Amino acid sequence: MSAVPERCLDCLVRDTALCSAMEDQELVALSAIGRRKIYPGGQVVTWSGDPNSFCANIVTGVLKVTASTPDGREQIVGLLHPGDFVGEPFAEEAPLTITAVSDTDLCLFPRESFQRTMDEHPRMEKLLLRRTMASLTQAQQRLLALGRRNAGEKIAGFLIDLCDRMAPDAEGPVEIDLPISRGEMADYLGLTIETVSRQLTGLRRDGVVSFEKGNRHFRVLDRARLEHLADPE
Amino acid sequence: MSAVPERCLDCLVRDTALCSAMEDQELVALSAIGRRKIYPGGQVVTWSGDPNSFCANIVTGVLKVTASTPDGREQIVGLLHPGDFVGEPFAEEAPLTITAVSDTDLCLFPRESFQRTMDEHPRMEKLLLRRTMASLTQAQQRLLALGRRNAGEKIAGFLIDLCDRMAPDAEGPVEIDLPISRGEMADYLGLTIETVSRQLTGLRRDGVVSFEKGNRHFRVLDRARLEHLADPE
DNA sequence: CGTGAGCTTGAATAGCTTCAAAGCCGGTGG
DNA sequence: CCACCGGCTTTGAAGCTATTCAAGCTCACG
Repeated sequence: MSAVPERCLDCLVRDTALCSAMEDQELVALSAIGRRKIYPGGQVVTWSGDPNSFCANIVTGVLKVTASTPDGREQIVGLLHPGDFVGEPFAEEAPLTITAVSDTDLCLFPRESFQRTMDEHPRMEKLLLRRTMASLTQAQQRLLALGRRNAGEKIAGFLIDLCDRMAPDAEGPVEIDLPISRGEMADYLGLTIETVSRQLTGLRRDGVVSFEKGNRHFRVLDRARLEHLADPE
Repeated sequence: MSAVPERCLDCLVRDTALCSAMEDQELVALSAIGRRKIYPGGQVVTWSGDPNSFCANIVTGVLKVTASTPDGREQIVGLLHPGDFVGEPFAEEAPLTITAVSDTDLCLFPRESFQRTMDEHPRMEKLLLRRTMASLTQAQQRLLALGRRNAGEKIAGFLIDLCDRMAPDAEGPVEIDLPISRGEMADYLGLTIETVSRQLTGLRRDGVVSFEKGNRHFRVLDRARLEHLADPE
C-alpha cells in the first residue's frame, strides 16, 4: 500500500483546490494519477479542438481560457488562479484554448483516470459541482457586462473585481498588480487595446486610480467612485 | 411505502430531465418533494435577489434567465427548454431573474430537499454535473459572441443555433418558429430591437431567410450562406 | 546607448444606438 | 363583417461610442 506523497501533504493549495474535499488518506488515489508540471508564461497548455486528455489543479500562476473566431478575434472567457480547477472532465475534445499567463505550476490528471477517481470520491465530485455552478453564475454576470455595459463600466467593474479578489477586506487605498497586459484586458472585456488604454488614463486623470512603477502596478484612490462607475443607477 | 405517482411515470420529460438518471423505483424520493405548477407566459418565476427557495425541471414551455444592471439594462443569459434543469441548488440568494416566455409547466423542488435527494442519488448528481459543465461551455461560447461578434454574426449565429435545436438533422429548407420576440432577441444578443429588425430584413432581402404568417415564423432558404455569415473566415 | 515590445495619444471612420414616425397584425367591439 | 385599438415591428435620419489607422512614447533589456 502506497503512502501520500510529500508534494501533496505540503501542497500550497491542499486546502483550497478540489483536494480539500479529501481526507489525507484519500489523497493516495488522487496523487497516484496526478503529476506536477510547470508551464512558462505565454505557453499554451491546451489548444481548442485537440483531444481533451487532461484536467488539472492550479498550484501557482495564472491561466487564461480563450475562445476565438475562425478569423482570429479572441475573447478571454476566464482567468484561473491557484486552487482553481482547470478543464472539462466530460468532453472528448477540448472546447477552449488554455494558456499560461505567468509561469504556472499545474497538478495534472489524465481526464479518464480523474473521472474514475471522482466516481469513488463523492465529496470531491460534490465540491466540483458547487464550483462549476459558481463558475456558471460568474460567466452569466460576465454575459451582462459584455452585452450591456459600455467601455467605462467594463473597465471599472474589472478593477473592482480585481480588488475584491486581491484584497477582499481592505479599507483605505488598495494597491494591485495587474495579472495581465492591456491587450489581455481588451480580450477579457471585449474591447480594443486602445480603448482600454484611454479608459485607464481617464481614470488616472480623474484621480480615481494612480499608476506606479510601470503600468502593471496601480493604486485605487477612490473606491466609492470606481464602484459607482462600474454600476451606475 | 408510497408508490411512484402517475404524473412521473407518464411525464413528458421522464427520459430527458434529470430524472432520466433514476430508476422507476427511485423516483419515489423525487416525486415526494416535487410538485407541478404552471406559469403563464410573461410571469416571473424568481426575482434576482429573492431567497433562493426552488429548483425545477421544465416539463413544457420556455423560460428566460436574465441579469440586469441597476439602471435597468437587461441581458438574457440563457433560454431554457423542456427537460432542462432550472436554478442554482447551492446559492442562498437567487442570482438571476427567471421569467416564463410562453406558458410553462414546471416540476418544482424545494431547494434544500432537492439537495438532500441529490446526496442520496449520486447518478442524478453526476448528470447534473455533466449538464452544468455543458451549460458553462455554452455560456463561454456566448461570451465570445457578445464580446467579439458584430450584429450580423450574432443574428446569423442565433438562427443557426435555433435550427440545430429545432431540426438537428434536416436537409432542405428548415422552417422555424421563433420562441421569442424581437425585443427578447435583442436582449439575448446584446443589441437593440432596431438593429435586430434591420439585420433580419437584410437577411430576407438577400434571400437567406423568408418570413411567413407573421414575423415569428420563418424559413431558412440558404443555410450555407447563413453559416458563413455566422462564422466568417 | 540602442532596440523592440507594449503602451499611449490623436484623427478619422464605421457601426450601432437613439430618437421619431409610420406600418402591420391580431384581437375586440360595434 | 368591418372599424378601431394597442402592441410589436419596421424604417429613416442623426448622433455617439468604440474602432481603425497611424504616430510617437516608455521602459526593460541587451
